[in-house]
Amino acid sequence: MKKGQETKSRIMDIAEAAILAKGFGATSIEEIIEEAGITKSGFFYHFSDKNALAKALLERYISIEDELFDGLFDRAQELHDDPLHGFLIGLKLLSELMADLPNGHPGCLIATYCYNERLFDKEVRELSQRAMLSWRKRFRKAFDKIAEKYDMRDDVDLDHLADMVSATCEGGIVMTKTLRDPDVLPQQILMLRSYIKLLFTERKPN
Amino acid sequence: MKKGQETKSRIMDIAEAAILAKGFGATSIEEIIEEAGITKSGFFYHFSDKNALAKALLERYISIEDELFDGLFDRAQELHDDPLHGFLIGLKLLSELMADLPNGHPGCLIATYCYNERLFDKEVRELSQRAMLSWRKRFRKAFDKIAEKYDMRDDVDLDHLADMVSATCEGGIVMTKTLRDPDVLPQQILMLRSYIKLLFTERKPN
DNA sequence: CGAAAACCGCACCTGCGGTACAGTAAATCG
DNA sequence: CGATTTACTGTACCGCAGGTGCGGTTTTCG
Repeated sequence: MKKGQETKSRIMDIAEAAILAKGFGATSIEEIIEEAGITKSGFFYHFSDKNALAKALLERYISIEDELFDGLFDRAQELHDDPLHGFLIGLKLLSELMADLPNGHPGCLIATYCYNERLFDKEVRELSQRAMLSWRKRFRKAFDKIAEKYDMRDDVDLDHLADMVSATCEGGIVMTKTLRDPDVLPQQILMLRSYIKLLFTERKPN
Repeated sequence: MKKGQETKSRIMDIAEAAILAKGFGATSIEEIIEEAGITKSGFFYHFSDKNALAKALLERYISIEDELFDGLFDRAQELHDDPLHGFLIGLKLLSELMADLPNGHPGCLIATYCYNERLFDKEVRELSQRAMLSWRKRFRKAFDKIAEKYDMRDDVDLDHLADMVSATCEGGIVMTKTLRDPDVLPQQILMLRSYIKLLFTERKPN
């Protein structure tokens, strides 16, 4: 009852690394099973087809990412009472985390799937969509708290600002991968931080 | 000497649309030739293999994108003498252009290739890299001009700021495609615009 | 010990990328 | 106009990957 899950997650580890490194289409089942030391039958015992593997990977990826964001920004808020400064610390921590990845961020599974759309079924696409919307909601909540206390120098929609966090990460990852420069993603996160720092300003007494 | 080029570019049109819609791996040569009304032999007469098609598509994509940026920001600068306000107008125009795309931005070929890495050879990857670097250079030049005249509220690296333009577009495209919401990309471009507006401020006399 | 769970082995089918090569229609140029 | 490229068509074939089917075997756990 346990060895099965172990093998399954080993397959998923190998598959995720391969898919992020060279794309979904370029990752063959054969090379996965070879590295995992199992047979084709063994693979299809765990996953009905390649799409099922993709879905399992995405679900795991999203939950790990959620936990990461939760932990990071929760810890940041503990370091500073103020919602704005807490969030800024969170972004700093995020940037440092990304900078510590030895070969740069390996890639975002959601973006991988987004650029391989029709290889997947409706379920996988809706999963991606829901994850993006949940991130919007998450950061929107943080910005709502900040906006309660601070004035804004520019009248921007807080949903768009929340999306900017995801967009910055996604854009930074694409650039980091394309340029083969691990620094770009952390830099871009700090640029976002700079914007948020400038955008919110002490409330003026009226 | 002309009909050949015509067929070739028709193949490329069909291929580009298909690749952006469903990824490179999911786009078969067979469906391309079917839609183009030619045979497999005809396809391989124009392109030695799938990688050659990818390379040709990328080259065309980059040059079109370059022309687009050139035209757009040149025109914007004509509308306003000031480098900052000219650039802000350029971003506004870019946002409007993206908003006018009926089904949202179809996707960036460079990002597509970045998430399908090993499907392509070194040449294609270097082409992507050079394009990204040229965009950095392009926007860096614009920001240099702005920085000559304006103070900055936050001391950020102008290369990172230049990269932010590309990153915003890439991130916005990923989000627009994932959420199936054409508005996200133009919104994110306007967020970038808001940042640049806040970042640069009238030079104080010393 | 016995029954699931977790595989292995093998055969086989399909579709796709790609090759090879001979033949042909159409455009172009002297 | 005639000859030569250019731009294809048609056919046959190869190898690989995804995927199916199913019978057999080992491992694990209650």
